[in-house]
Amino acid sequence: MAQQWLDEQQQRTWRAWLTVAELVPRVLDAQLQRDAGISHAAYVVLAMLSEAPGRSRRMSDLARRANQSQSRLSHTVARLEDRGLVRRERSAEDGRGNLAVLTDDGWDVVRAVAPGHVDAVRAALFDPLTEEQSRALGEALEVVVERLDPDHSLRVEHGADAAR
Amino acid sequence: MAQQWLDEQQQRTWRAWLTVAELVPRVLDAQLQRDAGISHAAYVVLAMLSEAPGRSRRMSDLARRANQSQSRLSHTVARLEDRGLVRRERSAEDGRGNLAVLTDDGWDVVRAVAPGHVDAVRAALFDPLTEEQSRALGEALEVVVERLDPDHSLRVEHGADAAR
DNA sequence: CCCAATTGCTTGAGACTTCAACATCCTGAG
DNA sequence: CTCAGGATGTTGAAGTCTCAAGCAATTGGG
Repeated sequence: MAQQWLDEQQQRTWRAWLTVAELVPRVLDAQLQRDAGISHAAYVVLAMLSEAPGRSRRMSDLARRANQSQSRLSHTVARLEDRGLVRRERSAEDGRGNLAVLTDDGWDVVRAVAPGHVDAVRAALFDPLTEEQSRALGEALEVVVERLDPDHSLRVEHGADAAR
Repeated sequence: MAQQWLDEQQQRTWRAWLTVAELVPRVLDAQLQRDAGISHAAYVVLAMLSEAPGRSRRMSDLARRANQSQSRLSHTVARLEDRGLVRRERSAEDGRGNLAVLTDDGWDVVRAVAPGHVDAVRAALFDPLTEEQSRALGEALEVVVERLDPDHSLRVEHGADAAR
């Protein structure tokens, strides 16, 4: 509860945060939509798969890494599956589990669009910053992540059902 | 287009950004939804109106300040109007213009929910940071804003139709 | 004065996200 | 072995955002 309001400096930071948090996704979505017809959330999923062993991951693992709820990921993957970029397989070890697998078409899309995406990220976020500012930004963000998600579990749903 | 990839430090910063950009809105939306049944985007609109002279602003002005496209703001205000928190008036000087006006009910909602919202913002973003980190974060974000939106006009639609 | 271009805003459709309910499979206590 | 409870995913509906199209008012060049 502490003090009631933000101080002057915090207010400026907060407004800048709101603006950047609104603008950056817009810029990236626009680039990805134009170049590959996919959303940023979908791109992150494809990118995570492209880095994974066997180009595949369990849905829950993928959801955690892509910062998406399981439900959202399920829909996202369903759309990617419709477009033939991803395929789903039931897990062998655990019959509940589902594996998302990047198809060859999906791989091609990632390869084709990644460089432009990286350029867009750099242009939007890193180019304006000095080395020192970039480092400081990273440090601050990592501290915040640590607070918001202490055990790096990002359990989005079913999470902490204490009060009820 | 310069180097192809992000360096090690930039990658970490970028991943932290993605996580924070996903988690912070989730936390704030949850708090506002619970306490007032409104989204964060809607809260920002109400807050902007509550600070405005006459508790009212032109739609386009409001859209700019709330970092929303005109279309999105139009939908947002329509929903707020349905709930009786905002009222719309045609502008006197410019017959095209529309004025969004905060109603008494809307004012009450802002008053009631603002303290808890500020607490949530502080808890999520500022509490984990030292004074110095907070200042550095603000500086970095402001530099990025300056790049993304040089003339502070945030013209979201009709924007820069050079390439076509 | 006149109308074509521009500005301000709204609308509807489609894409995406959230939320709650559900189905399925696994695990472990008895 | 059995079944209750937990874990993993999916689904459908409702809410929200984006995009393109459209309407109404204003402006400026002829």
